[in-house]
Amino acid sequence: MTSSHGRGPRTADVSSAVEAAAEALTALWDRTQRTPKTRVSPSQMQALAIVERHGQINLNGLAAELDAIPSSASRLCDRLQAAGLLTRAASVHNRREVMLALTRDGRALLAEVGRNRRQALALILGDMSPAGREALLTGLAEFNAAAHDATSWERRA
Amino acid sequence: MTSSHGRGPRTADVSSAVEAAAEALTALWDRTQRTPKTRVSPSQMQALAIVERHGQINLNGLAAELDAIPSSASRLCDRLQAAGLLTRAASVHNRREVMLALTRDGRALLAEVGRNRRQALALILGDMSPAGREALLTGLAEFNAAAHDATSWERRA
DNA sequence: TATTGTTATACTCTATAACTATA
DNA sequence: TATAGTTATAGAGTATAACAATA
Repeated sequence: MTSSHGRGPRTADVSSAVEAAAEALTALWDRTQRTPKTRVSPSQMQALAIVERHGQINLNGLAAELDAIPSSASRLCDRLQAAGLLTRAASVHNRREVMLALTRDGRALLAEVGRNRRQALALILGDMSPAGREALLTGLAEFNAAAHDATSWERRA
Repeated sequence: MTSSHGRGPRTADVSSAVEAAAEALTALWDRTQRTPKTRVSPSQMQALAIVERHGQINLNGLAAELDAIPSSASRLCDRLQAAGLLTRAASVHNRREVMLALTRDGRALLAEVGRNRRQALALILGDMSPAGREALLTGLAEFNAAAHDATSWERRA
């Protein structure tokens, strides 16, 4: 038992555990994102994921989500389009806007990466005890909520 | 209480929590790494961190740790050296080898980023309940151990 | 000859600035 | 004129291939 006389474990200990987890997760994400079939960069994968999440999104919207400027997003789309993973089409309502959509290959790629990621994660979680998984779920639920609050607080400032 | 009749929470639920945490951590890492003073890229920060961790390391060693090829590492070092964050010096024992070391500025930059990161993390952890922190520490300890095992298993394969 | 780095070249990512087309 | 994108240009990250220096 740690020193939990009312205030729980030392922040430094939890902090170290989170930093170690961050390192492991980064490695896992990188690894599972690198598919041998289609070679797409992390930026390209992120862009595809954003387009999938939004369904219909224009180029400026994508740039905002990427935290990049439109010209960078445009170049990314050039390559994704050339790779056959994404399409550009003028909006019917406003011919200035370019609506982005995934191709069948784009959707398949995202699905494959997601599958790899969940599999790799399941392998790790499967090596944990039921009590460990329970603790992880409980702890992460609170952590995610707190991280979300801290982030939205920063957005306001 | 979740459905823990002996086998703990559903893997999918834990998996989702881990994925959400990974997203939050990535955002936090990116944000705290971007210092307004010296503008260094994520790759450069990673290289500096590796050099600090190893104390004395040559260029091929750095490349291996970066999971990159020597020429890429050499180019990275060009820029870190130009920025005054790192020094190159021929090894006294083997004049082929180039030993890398951080400058005072390089060490200061790493320290600042680490400080920012721990502060941001402390803010989140401070918003959690003592029980939540306890659960997080317990869960992550097992998770990190399992992730470590899975990784070393892959290295063997 | 093998090892350690660097340089030449090329492609992606990103940004700034200038430009086109639409509203 | 304001907005949505694209293109020109440039610097950084990365890889392959060719090269130099040392062992």
